[in-house]
Amino acid sequence: MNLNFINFICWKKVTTNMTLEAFLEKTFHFTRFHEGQKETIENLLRGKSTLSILPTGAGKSLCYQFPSYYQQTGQTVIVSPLISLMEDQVSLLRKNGEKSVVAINSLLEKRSKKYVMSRLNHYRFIFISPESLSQPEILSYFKELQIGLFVVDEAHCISQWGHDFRPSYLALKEIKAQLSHPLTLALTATATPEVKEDIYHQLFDVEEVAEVCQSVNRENIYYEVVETEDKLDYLETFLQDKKVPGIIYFSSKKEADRVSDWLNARLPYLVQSYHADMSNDDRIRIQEQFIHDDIRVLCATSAFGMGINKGNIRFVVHYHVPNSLENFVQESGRAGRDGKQSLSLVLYQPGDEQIHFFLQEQTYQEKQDLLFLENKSAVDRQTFLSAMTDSQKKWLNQIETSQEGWNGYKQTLTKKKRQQELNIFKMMDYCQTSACRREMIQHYFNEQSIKKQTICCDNCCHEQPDINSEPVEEKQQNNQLTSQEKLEKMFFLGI
DNA sequence: CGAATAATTTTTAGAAATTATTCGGTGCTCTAAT
Repeated sequence: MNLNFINFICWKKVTTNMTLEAFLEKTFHFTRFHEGQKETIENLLRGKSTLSILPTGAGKSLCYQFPSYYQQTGQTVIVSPLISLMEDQVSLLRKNGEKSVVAINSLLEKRSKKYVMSRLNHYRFIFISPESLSQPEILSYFKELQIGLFVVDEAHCISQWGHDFRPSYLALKEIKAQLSHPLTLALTATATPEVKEDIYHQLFDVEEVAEVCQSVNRENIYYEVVETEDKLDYLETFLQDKKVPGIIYFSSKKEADRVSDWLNARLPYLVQSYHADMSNDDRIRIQEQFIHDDIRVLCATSAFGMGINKGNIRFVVHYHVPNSLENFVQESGRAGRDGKQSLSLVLYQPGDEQIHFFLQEQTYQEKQDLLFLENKSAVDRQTFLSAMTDSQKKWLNQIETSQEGWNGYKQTLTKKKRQQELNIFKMMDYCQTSACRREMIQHYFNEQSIKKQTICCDNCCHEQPDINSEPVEEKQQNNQLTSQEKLEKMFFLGI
């Protein structure tokens, strides 16, 4: 018996007469929309694919949840870059009473996966990674669905990761075509003109697109750059009197560990490092303790941050410069989500940017080396497989399954290299400029700077704002610990 | 490319100075051996 047939849900267009606001109140219990939400939703309801650039914390998930309930035209597929993000969204939706939600990823056991796939048309919201969705077998199930909305969350990943780190992001174009070009929503917090171009090219090739764009300006963040010989010393002084949570970003895992240990031995509160070498369990635990103010300061690499929902992060320090202004804005923007005065500090030493040139050159070489296989037959390529790096295998696979093939690969190869170099130079400009840093960020994102702020950046006013006014509740046991007690405490927390 | 560490030499019997070496970011998924 075909169970699929019996359980098939008919996604018939049901439009309510209610105003959007009334529906928002009734279904989501919010009294008003955040900026950008309504516009995005209106576009989607009109059947127009949309790129929405909304600042973090502006409620991006409402943008795809709302249309699903308001106008039931089909299922919603959400492409998400991280398993942890998917799981967060799923549990949030379940908490709000939505039962037909699922995340398809490697956490799903083989048997449950089989079950889920067999009744895929039951789910209102389906979360999936680009890697899973690229698999022909999985995609074939999605072809049978009635997709009302295709969402790409954190869409800047297309531009940032698609070309080297996670080539599956480049497959989304083909995937959309195979799903008969569903209505699409791309969501991100930051997008430079170049990133937008990438998103348009990889996601919106054939359709008309609306754009909803909110300012990148974060009025409550003070921007500062300090050039110092002794970063550790400066950092210690800076942190000494801070009674508020913060993140320190590093461009190497070892450094993050080293400085974390060093600070822990000197500061009267818990500091912890966070990077990709840690087990998943540790990462989840540390994240939770940070969110609950058990750990006050995190020493992290770029692995930390995406999807983090903590309002009271008061400062973000960059111990090393990031590799682009865009990443800098993403990372520093994690400060002050609650709207209260916060601070971004970059500790810059000329030469710090070299690691990024190095890493960039390394991946470029690896990509360049792959061109050797361009004119080889498929059989010949197999013989070289063992000599290839994992990345190269992925790139080759992407080339072979994409319409654009080698030509597309070659075209973007040098273009991307040039772009990334410019990104690093732009970041150096930010560090070295004597003009307003806030204005520079806005211009970089193609925005007009609106008005001068009283609390702006170190080039506009020299007074560091007070970010200490709302100290986190002193946890008795964390206050003034000896290093021995600290070790015990950390052991207790399972770090 | 450059910072941190390891290894060697220099200087004088443990330690300082010089030179050589190593390492460097982001995540998904699947598979095979315990």
